Amino acid sequence: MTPDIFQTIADPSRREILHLLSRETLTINELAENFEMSRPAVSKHIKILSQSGFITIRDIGRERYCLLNQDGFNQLQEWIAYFDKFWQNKLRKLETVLNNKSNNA
Amino acid sequence: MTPDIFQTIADPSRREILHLLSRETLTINELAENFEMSRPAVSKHIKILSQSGFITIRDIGRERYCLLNQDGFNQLQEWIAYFDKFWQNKLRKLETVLNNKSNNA
DNA sequence: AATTTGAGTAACCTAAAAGTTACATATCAT
DNA sequence: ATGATATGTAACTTTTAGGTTACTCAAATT
Repeated sequence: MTPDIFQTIADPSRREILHLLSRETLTINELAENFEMSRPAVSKHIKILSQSGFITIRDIGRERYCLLNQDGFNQLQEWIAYFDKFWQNKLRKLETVLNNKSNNA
Repeated sequence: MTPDIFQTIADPSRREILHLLSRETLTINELAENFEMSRPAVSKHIKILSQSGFITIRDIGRERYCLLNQDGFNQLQEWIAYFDKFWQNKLRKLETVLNNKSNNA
């Protein structure tokens, strides 16, 4: 079952992984060096990030290179876009009110 | 301790609450009517949403009206903006490569 | 003043998430 | 072939998140 994107980025370690991968492509072991936790724990996080579309894995020999995948971020953007409309609409309504005020003055 | 915004939106019920509030302002009890869970459970979610800046509460008598607050959404936008830069940068680099190719042709 | 209503809190329970260790597997180097 | 390295998986433990019920308090209603 593919994990939900909100759940995926709720974990600080996973967000840190994304941050590290924004600087450079890294293997699982290289990633693990940046954390206190064990390598299998990192491995699990990678799986979740991969399944929910935040990273892509490129196998080269016995190594797995992790790189950012835009899909996950786009899904998140879509969610926020809905609420962006809400705020824009609110602003528009406010402007209408202000316009009516000046018209009636 | 104020909860982190990612943790806050990780819960489906809380996202549903935000969705409901994008349509109309509701009191805690009115919100609770939309869910299977008990009112105290909803009350807890409201507290978390409020503390992390996704909603604002306006007390009127014994009722508490919940409305969306842009702060939480903005924080989320900021996080995504960092990675947006990553993708834009990647695109820019790709363009540079393509330009060099045509120059050398 | 007594009752009802809206809501917060405390104590507790349960389920799920995140971590661990131990083991398995495949690739690389010698 | 043998040993070392990179990684995945399984079984287990611990922590934490989300839910419940019971209780309290304050505002509205009668």
